[in-house]
Amino acid sequence: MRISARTQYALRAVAELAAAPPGPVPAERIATVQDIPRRFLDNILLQLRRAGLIESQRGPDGGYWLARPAMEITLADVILVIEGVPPRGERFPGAAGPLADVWTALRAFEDRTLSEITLAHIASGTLPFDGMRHP
Amino acid sequence: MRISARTQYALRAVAELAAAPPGPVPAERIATVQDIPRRFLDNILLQLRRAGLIESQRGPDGGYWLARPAMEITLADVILVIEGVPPRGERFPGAAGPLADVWTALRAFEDRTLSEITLAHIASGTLPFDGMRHP
DNA sequence: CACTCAACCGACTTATTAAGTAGGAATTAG
DNA sequence: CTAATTCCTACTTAATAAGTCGGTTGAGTG
Repeated sequence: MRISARTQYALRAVAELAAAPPGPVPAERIATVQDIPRRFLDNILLQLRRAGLIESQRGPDGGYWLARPAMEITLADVILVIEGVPPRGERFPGAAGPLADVWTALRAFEDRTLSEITLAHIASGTLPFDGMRHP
Repeated sequence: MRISARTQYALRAVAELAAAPPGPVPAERIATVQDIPRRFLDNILLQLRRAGLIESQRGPDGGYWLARPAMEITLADVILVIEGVPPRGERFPGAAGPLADVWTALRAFEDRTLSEITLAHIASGTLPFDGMRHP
């Protein structure tokens, strides 16, 4: 479950947008409250906007806001934009073959979980699980 | 679910040991069948031995073998040796707080799964799950 | 219009980690 | 003694991540 700083920042930024009252939020504010290097954040927000996840407005009282309701944006959506498609699982020779199935299963679970949790869940602090059962 | 080449190699190497008949397996053979750079493998096997996961013997007919029965070595054991303790989850400011809980939950599931699967499972190709249910 | 605020943009630099290599010394069997 | 094989530290190179720079463009305000 390795997660890059860039991805973390992206998630924290959109979480902030999800929690903010309607209207543009300037990058400066996000950078301050989430303690993210300003220039780096610019960069990330740009990527999110190009992907259509957020929208923006320039000038005084400009800023960023979510392109869709927070309930309709999942963590997986954000991660996909930042990290791109995950590398395909390979096959292993000899006795190691079944290892691939383990990675596949773990990744599937992870994907499913991240696709269920929305920005609304994060912003409201009510996650859609109470614990985790095992297969 | 990022997994380094080093860790993959380590797992594949011990899987090979688990599948081999009793007795020492030379690094050269593991490197060949698993297609792992020889010198790099040496390095990794050394680390595994120091951690007490495998044992070794030098000289002609020397090689490596598992220090315990394959049924008693989990994937988590191997990964822990190679990657060390995972970084502690931080807390996030503002609206992003609950994100930490998501990572924690995902990591917990991953840990539990990797602690259930042993080298015997891998070597025999019979994994202890049939699919994965969700919380 | 002039001014200011804030997003926009690509390229660039630096830091960190991962991956792999080198050159031998030590041990064991025959 | 010789050959096989592990053992060990340190080094080099490659890749990726993290963060920076210098400016441009557009929107609102007096």
